[in-house]
Amino acid sequence: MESSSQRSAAPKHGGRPRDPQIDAAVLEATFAVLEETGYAHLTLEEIARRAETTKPAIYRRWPSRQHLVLAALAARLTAARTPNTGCTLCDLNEGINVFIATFQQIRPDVLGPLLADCAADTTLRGVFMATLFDPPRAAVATMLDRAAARGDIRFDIDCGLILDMLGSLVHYRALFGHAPTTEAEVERAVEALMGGVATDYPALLEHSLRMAGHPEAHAAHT
Amino acid sequence: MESSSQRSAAPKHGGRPRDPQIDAAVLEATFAVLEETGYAHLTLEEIARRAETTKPAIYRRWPSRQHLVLAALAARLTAARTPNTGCTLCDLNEGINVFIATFQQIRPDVLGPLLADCAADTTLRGVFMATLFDPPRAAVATMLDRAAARGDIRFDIDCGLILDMLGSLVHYRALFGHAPTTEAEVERAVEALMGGVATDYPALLEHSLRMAGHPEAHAAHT
Amino acid sequence: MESSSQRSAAPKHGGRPRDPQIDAAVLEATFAVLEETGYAHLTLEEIARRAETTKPAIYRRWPSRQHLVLAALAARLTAARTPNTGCTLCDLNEGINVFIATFQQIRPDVLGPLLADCAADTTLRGVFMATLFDPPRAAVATMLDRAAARGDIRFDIDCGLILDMLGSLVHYRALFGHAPTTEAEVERAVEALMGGVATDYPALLEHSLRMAGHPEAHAAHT
Amino acid sequence: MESSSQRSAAPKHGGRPRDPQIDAAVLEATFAVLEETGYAHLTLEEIARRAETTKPAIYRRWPSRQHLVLAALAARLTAARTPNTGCTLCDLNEGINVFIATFQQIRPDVLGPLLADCAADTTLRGVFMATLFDPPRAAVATMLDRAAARGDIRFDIDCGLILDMLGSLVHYRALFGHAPTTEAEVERAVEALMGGVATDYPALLEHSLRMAGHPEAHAAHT
DNA sequence: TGCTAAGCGAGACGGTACGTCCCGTCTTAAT
DNA sequence: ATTAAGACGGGACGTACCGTCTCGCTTAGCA
Repeated sequence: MESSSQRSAAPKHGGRPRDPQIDAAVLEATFAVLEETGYAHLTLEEIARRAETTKPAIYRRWPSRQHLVLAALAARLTAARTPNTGCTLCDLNEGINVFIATFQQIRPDVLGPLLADCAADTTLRGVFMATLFDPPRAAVATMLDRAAARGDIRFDIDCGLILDMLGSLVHYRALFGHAPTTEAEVERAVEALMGGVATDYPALLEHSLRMAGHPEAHAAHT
Repeated sequence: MESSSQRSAAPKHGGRPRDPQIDAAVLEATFAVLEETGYAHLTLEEIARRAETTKPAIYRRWPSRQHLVLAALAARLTAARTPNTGCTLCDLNEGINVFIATFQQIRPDVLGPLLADCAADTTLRGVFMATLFDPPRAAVATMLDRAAARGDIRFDIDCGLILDMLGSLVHYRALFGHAPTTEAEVERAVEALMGGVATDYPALLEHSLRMAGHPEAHAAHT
Repeated sequence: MESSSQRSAAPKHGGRPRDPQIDAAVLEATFAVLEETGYAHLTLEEIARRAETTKPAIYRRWPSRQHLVLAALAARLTAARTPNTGCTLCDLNEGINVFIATFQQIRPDVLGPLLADCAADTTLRGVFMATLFDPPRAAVATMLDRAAARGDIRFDIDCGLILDMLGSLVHYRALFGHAPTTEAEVERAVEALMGGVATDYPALLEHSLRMAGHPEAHAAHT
Repeated sequence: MESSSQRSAAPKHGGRPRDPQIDAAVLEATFAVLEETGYAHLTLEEIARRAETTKPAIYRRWPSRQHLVLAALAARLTAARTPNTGCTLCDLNEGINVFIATFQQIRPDVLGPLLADCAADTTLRGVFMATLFDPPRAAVATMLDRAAARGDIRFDIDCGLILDMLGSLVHYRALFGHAPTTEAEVERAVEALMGGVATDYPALLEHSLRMAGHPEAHAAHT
């Protein structure tokens, strides 16, 4: 939520206020170092050097390197949008592409170790989930729920599983970094899945093709 | 392939042979430390101490900590089997369960950083792929190819994408460690996917149910 | 001058103060290891182990093993006294015995390598000279100057050469470690030298013998 | 005596003969490395590299690095001469100059550590004494004995002490490396000492001055 | 308005683990 | 039998970086 910090306890009596320029400089430096040297060789001393500040100033703001990295990533991520055009296939395709775009902003060798560090730190894990994991996932979940409400998905299907199968594909590519998942592949993946779980896949497909002729409809979001 | 080392060039004049007990002791110690303290706090000095040897002896065998970890994991993994019962659904279900079992032998906070480190080291990536990634994936790929040859999968479907969608689900669970993927979930995932890509899914399902009455058939592998 | 360190420039902003217990513990451990295993097998790791600290803490205080050894020796050496009884021969004899005593506190196999290392490090050499070499030498030089001022030494004699001839004898024994130079030998060496350079050696000798009856006079120092 | 090795046990049965070129190449390489990098940073691997051979080949010939260094030094030292002109002062002056020349061929930072290592290795010490220490010292001792036999030195004087006082001066300069001891300084040192121990120093001096007019006499040696 | 104390930038600290150099020894193949 | 050659097991090195502590200055709110 907040741009910088985990601290919440209200200071009783004033004291010197925190310099907000340092927050910004540190986040920027962190992102720059991440881009250049990756997560493994990330050094707080280097970050402090670039941000022209000191390690304690950083530790005062974020409880660990992991939290700092997470904050630096979050500060750069574009907010996930939730397309809502009424066309299930269109929404899913675009939604997943946005999902993918989110994670393509992060170097693949950053996500892995960060994720691993979450296993040892419950707090960090919570922040990670709330910051990086849930938002794009929630967007897709919303779209699936809408599709189910519309009756486009069979009643006996567990939407959570579908969600995971789509989400996992994204993470898979982000983590293994094989190659950027193309829009065409996303389309085929959605097709394959929906072919198995839709109540009437041919109808969805036809609807989607009709929509393609009216691209202005794609601007609708929620 | 080999249990210990990267060396392959034929030495001209021999020299003192490597003590194989050290190879074994180091791999064992590495695995033990991984289990106890995880990847992040893995220390070569601790491994050397446990294996009752020294750091140079380790560096002589593996070019980096990552290679060592990979070797230690590989030494413990059970070989992937490729079920071949003629029943597409049965094979896929069992194949994916074996796939999952493979990665459940590895702590989730080990796979992530290891994977991330692969991004920066092409050689390591090659070893990782050849050791951990490809074998179980190849098993599933084989099963999909057989199904396609049998005509169970539509001709216009890219088996590679199906493979990735199944594989990604496994990795997703292994990496994020949400929860162990149950056999029932695997079954539903296969059902959802095959429902979209099979030429005649109901027939496959019926076949599979008939097979369930003859469990001895499941022993057939390739 | 200072017991521990080379730092002199006034720090702008302080920082955490150095733990003086570590200084003491390291010096003590260094001296102990020197006594037990000699200079050649002196190990910073062993010193750190004994002092219950770490190598970086040592390197922060002394720029090299040599400086550390020098500091450890200096911390144990008794200050050189400068006898001043008015009796040239008595003073010289006692002065040189003190000189010798200084270097007998140091293992012969420590001085040699330390000295040798000075050749490659100007700073170290300066510290060595100021710490071990000059003080006892200055004491003898003072005595020779007094003798010359009294007219006990011929005007055409270079006191520096006499000083070196006496000093060299001491170092010679200290370095080669033949045998401890006895007081009788010192006396004969002084006799031989002064016989050649004194204006009136027999008078000096007679004076010295008269003094021998009044040992309380020997307490006079400067 | 022998150019290469300490080994004495005669090989019972033939076997492959030792390559004498390696002996020479190693000694030469050792001397070169000594000159360039000093004793402290002397590395057997570097020597082996330069001599285009291997470490075991070196260890087969010399039992330790110290022995090797000693052999390398000995191979380069010029033999000490013993002047015998009948002129005590002349002989001493020249003898000591030769003494000095011997040690000026050795870097000051080589002698010290080598000497120190002798303390821990009796065999090495013996070789050191027999190779470097005794020969020039014996030359001066011979000259002093001749002088005593001639009656030039007082009967109550311990020639050993005089010898040590002259020798120590040389070592002192060689080890501390203040400055090269000049011939003039040697002359004054001899003058100071002999002034105290000669039976009739003025006569010796006069004799020496007369000899100076007949330089050809200086060619006489024993 | 002045005092006081919390919070700040800054820098050095004690300490862990690193990756490497070099040691002295052992094994193999050739002579 | 003994060599030349090369790799080995291992000890210690000097360094990078960690996370923490102490300092002196700054600033807000209470008196």
